[in-house]
Amino acid sequence: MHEVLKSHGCGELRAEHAGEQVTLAGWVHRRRDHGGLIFLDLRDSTGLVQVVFHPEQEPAASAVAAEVRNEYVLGIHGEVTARRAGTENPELSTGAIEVLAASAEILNAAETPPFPVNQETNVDEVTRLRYRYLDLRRERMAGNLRLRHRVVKLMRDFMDERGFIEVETPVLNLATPEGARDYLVPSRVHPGSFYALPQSPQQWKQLLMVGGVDKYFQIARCYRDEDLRADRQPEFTQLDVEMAFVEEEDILDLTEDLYHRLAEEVRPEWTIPARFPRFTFAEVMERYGSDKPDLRYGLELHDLTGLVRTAEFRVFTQAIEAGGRVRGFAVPSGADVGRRGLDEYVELARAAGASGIVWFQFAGEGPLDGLTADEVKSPAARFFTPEQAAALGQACGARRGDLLLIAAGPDALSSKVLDLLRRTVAEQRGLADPAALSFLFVTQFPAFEWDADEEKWSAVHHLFTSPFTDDIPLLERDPGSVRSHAYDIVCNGQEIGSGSIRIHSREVQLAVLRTLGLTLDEAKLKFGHMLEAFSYGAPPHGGIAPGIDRTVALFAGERDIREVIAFPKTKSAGDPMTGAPAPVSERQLRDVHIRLAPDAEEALAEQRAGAASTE
RNA sequence: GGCCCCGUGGUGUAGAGGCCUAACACGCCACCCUGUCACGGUGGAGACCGUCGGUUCGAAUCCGAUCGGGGUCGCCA
Repeated sequence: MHEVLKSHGCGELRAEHAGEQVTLAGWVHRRRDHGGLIFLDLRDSTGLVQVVFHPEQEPAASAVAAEVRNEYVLGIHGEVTARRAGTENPELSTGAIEVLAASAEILNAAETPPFPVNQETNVDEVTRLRYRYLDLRRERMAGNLRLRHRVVKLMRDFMDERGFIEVETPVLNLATPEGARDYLVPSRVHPGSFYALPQSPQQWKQLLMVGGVDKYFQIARCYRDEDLRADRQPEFTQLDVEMAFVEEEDILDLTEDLYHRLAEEVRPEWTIPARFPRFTFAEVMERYGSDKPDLRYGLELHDLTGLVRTAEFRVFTQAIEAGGRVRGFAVPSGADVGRRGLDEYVELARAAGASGIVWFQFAGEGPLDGLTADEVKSPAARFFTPEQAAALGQACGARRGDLLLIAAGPDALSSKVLDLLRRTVAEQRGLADPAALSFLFVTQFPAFEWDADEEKWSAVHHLFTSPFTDDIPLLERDPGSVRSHAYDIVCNGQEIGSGSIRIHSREVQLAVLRTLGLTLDEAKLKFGHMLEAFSYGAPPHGGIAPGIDRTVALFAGERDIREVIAFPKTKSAGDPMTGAPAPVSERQLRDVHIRLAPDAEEALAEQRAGAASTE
């Protein structure tokens, strides 16, 4: 015999339901016992509703309510009534009504939860992860999961409307030599051989293009065995997109349309650029020192090399003689930063590898004209006349009352340092509007970068990325200056996704592989299937892969993608709830032809000893 | 892998060598309270301060190691 457990969602009830008999079920959010009269807030996925128990009218139900504790699972039956005048709760969507309980049944008792489920207090993240199922009941996570669902649904709908079809690709793959470290899966059937989990479905989607699926997408799980960050998990999800017969602009336009749609539907009250600005890699590096600049604030970088070339200041002149430049930016109203704050900036720069930074503070207010010596504060003040100092400030757009931060050295270093300072200053001063989505595209990434450790060229994006046609002759002579049709979508200082136009010619692909130091034989061994596929009529194609975790975090206003993932892992890639990863039995190892190395055995022995001593 | 930060009752914090046989709030337990909605009142239980070792007459407080967590750089085609 099956009774109906629910006729409505708790959060769905409104004044119009008054008079209806309803059956509700959910968790006890909070209980208020007035010594007879009991109020319960009952919670399910739809929200909260207040249930009232009158001991005189329904003694049996009231007895159940008296017994109940927070997080008990409770079913009730009763009548929806308008609240008596003056007791409505405008804070609650169901606050105009309440349910008079006629009967109640404890569907399941619950232990006192290890942290409050009914309030948004800060709880240690490990504890939250250990009891993630409880954390998911809380407002923040419940809301984030729903938002994530909406975003993913909108993505699917959007792609479908544009004629894309979703195709699944294998999770067990051939390991690839380039790129991130693979997660490996040993083969039982093929002793000594391994599958690799996909870092992305890159090769599959290109093969789909050759296969005539000219508009493909997939909500794809990707795996990379690298160190984690707030915006990096060992497994993450991408909206993987690829299309044939397109050029770079087509992909960028599509991506821009998608994000406009998402923002419109999910965060209509936030600001988003009507057109996403497009910068070349060289341009953003020059203006922001970063390939993923946060455009919600200014603090743009300026080249001061010409102004300081003749100064007596060795720190600058030596850097210039060594082929470097002097660059800096102005912090509006930064003259208020005290000695400690300035020292902190210098420390940051040192930690980033620079020998330091030079700062100038300008006293007063208004333009810098007629600056006097005692209005300039700087450790390098004696090397510059007030006029020279003012010129530096003006070059950065500074006024009196501002601070100037200047770094000297090779571009790579000064970019890194100034980017770090720019982000730090913006963070400290709250310059970024939390209700703004400052999207932009970065294009024309270099195709290759020199890997000093391996002493070889490596692909900046990946080795299927199409070089600029004009730059193909440079593949042999000067790989470092080859531009590629690779692009990123960036928002609020984060790389949201990247993509490229791919190589569809076997010859160009072979040339790129050569640049990367792969012989024809090696290339055939590792990418033979790709080269072969390209020889059967590969269409011109390209794609992009926006990160879904980062996208949802952005729309959720979360800075950590763990907050938008139901069951994320810790920084050490572990799961505090299940205990994964964990040792497996000898038998399981034997099945897959694996024997542990001495250091692994040692680590396990120590782990066991540690576990024993704490018991 | 480098550097930095954190680790005190169930939760969040206070405590910065003896005043701590550890304090506060929430939670929990009991009793009281019939219109609350972070209900209210009274009383109570609950941590030896992540772990190990050291300094000291004396350590939650200092030092070292270790474990766990986080941030950041490297790394992340």
